[in-house]
Amino acid sequence: MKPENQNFFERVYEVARLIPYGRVTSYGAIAKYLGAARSARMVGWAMNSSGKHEDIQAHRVVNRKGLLTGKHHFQGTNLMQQLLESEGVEVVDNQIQNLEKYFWDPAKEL
DNA sequence: CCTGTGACATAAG
DNA sequence: CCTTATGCCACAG
Repeated sequence: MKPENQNFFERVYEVARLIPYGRVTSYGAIAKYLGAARSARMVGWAMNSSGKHEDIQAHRVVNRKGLLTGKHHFQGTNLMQQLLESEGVEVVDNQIQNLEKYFWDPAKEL
């Protein structure tokens, strides 16, 4: 069979696309789902290359605290927050409120 | 092969 | 909760 997406990056992108509307997840959760729980940093780095993958919902991926750490990599300053709020996620000071309520764990849901 | 790097995570103080 | 330090690991050059 074809190697499909053995590339770590490709896997990250795929999971990112699977994030449901109005939900968020953490880099560590994705990394864990990919079998590389200690490669959470790679997940974020992979997103950095997501420029070729426009379908990726990078704004739904945050760090463990629910903090929009990657928002600095977005176009605007508050674009990421706007997108999340638009989906019904309460975001204050670049941090998601009631994170547990919106959190979506791929390893758990999938 | 070796070095640098990075949108994190965890531990320690 | 804060800051600081360390680990971690896949990829680029």
